[in-house]
Amino acid sequence: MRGDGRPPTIIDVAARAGVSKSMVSRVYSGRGSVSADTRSKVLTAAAELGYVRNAMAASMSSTRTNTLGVFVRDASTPFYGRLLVTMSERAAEVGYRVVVATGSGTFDLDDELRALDHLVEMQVEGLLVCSGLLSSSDLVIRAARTPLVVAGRPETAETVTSVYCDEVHGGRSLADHVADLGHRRVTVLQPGEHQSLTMSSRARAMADRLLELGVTVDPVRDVRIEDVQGPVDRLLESGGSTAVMAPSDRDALAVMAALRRRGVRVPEDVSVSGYDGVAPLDSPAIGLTSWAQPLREVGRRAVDALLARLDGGAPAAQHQVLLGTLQAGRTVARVH
Amino acid sequence: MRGDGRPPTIIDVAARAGVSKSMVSRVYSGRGSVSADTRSKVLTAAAELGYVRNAMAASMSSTRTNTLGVFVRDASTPFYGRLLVTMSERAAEVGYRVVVATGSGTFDLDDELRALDHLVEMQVEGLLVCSGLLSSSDLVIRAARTPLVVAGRPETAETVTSVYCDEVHGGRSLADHVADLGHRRVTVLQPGEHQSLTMSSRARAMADRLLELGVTVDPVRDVRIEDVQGPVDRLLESGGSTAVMAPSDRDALAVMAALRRRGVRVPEDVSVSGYDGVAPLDSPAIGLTSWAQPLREVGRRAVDALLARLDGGAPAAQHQVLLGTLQAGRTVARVH
DNA sequence: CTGTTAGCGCTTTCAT
DNA sequence: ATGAAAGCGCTAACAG
Repeated sequence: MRGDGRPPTIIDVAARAGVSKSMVSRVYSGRGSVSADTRSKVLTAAAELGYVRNAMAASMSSTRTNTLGVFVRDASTPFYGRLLVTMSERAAEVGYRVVVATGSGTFDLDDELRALDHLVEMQVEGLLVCSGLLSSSDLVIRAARTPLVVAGRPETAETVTSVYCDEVHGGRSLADHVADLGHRRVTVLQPGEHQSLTMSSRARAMADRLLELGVTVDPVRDVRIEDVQGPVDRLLESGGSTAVMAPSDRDALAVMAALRRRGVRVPEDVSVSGYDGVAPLDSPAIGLTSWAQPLREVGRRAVDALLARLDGGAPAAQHQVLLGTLQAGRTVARVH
Repeated sequence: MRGDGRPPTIIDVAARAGVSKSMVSRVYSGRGSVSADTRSKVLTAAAELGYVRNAMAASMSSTRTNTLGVFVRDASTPFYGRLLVTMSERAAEVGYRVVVATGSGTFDLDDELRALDHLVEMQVEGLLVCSGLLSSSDLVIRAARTPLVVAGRPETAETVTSVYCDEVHGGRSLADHVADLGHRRVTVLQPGEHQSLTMSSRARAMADRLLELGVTVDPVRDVRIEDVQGPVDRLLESGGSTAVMAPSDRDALAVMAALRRRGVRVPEDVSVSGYDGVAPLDSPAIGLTSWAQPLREVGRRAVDALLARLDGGAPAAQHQVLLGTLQAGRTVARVH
């Protein structure tokens, strides 16, 4: 500490070590050459003073921050949480720091954009965006300034690199599974695009595939997870569907809860399927029939794609599409 | 952009708007007064140039970053994810930015300390730490330099402020519930302190309380969630316990999965209880008997406690203990 | 309300 | 291998 109580700077360390501040800088940045003697004098002085490097000042003058910005829509959900952690790990492996911005269910579009801009203001060298809400055009604008990779959701804009799971393949495959087990009339929960781009497209794929297979579809549009009891009640009254396909595991659980409240057994009376296959809802104790997304792979690849743009000049934007796998559980049963 | 391709600065904006760079600074920082005319000239020039404020430079000269650092052990788990999001929301409400560092199951102690130090180097004004792993003494050292609040786990050090749930109360209450339902012999999964401070103390509280009530306890120490099948098998062979108390909901699910693999029904044959009560495992569709921690309250209060230390000088370190509530589900049944 | 002048703490040439 | 000096982009007094 200096007399004034503010934290010590390299100047203080230099004075105490009896060297110039340049030497202190070299010791901490690892650039240039420093004699063993000087190095140890600096380190001792720093330790005695309790010196901590000021990362902002450092990156200000070097104009490099060595930092990646990650934005996830809602880190409290297993899906985004997993993505966030995988990305952090990968970034750490390759020597980058990460600053994270996360919203929550309560964040609206403007809030998300503001959070994204904060990240840019913090001089992150690249941006990893995970949100089913942000529109493509909003991203294109920011991608022009900062290298940006979208992860976990389909992205069509040419200039934006992305890594995501094939929602159509997943939705169709899961629909195949349900149809294979003999269901001839199925309720499909279909969120709107404004709620989630990924969920709406996978749900549409489910419905489309079922129709192709000659299965009758009872679509329920724009349901919010809190209001799932109503549609479920109606389903039971009309009494047609033998299965409900939900656009996520969380929604599937909500449906199961609503069914149980009405005394309906799963899967004996009605089958239910989910989507995501992420811990902890993938537990065999629950046995949810679902579609597992390879989130770890998505996270890793997204980081790697971003680094490729950073290090190796500017490779053209690319779109990596990954496939998931069927998680056949106990909640979708064969119809007799 | 300037000729050299680097992003524009306030100087470029000032030149284009025909004012001094101070005016640009004032417009963006909101300090000092600016005429409507100047403001609009600046804003137009900035927009034309695609100017983005450099937050690092700004906080360098103001020596205020307006940023809080949050460290969570593993954001991919609902527990820490929820805490992280609540804190972010609260910080945003009160006008602070947040930079997050998260590890994962693979982070060891050194990794966590390094991540924590990164946050300090980034000049966060305060630190919110959520980890059952970091030792008290490691935190005390850092708390001397940066205001620090520990959230979500008991903290005894006098100099560190903390907000957490009463693990002993929770563990005992849950044990009461199990005993009330007639269980006279119970298996308790007890992780070691090195695995998690919170889980080990709540599990010990469960066991202690059961013993007080004259219930026979079969303790299983230091189990890792991956190896839960062994203890479960042994329990079934000895055939004594009518219930298993797990130290977390996730562990409870693992136990249920292991039981199911052996063809044992829950709760008809064996009862199982968890701990945490956090979404999505709190779904009525699962019906897990658990102890719900008021995580949102913990997160909010932790932020507020930190702000109190920041704004209002240096109030003495305080420890806020919150109580949870019993989540009576269907996985613990009455014994006849 | 506006411009001028110093820095914030660190990294870099460029000398030595 | 080391030091001196010139900024990085912005804010903060201080004068007008």
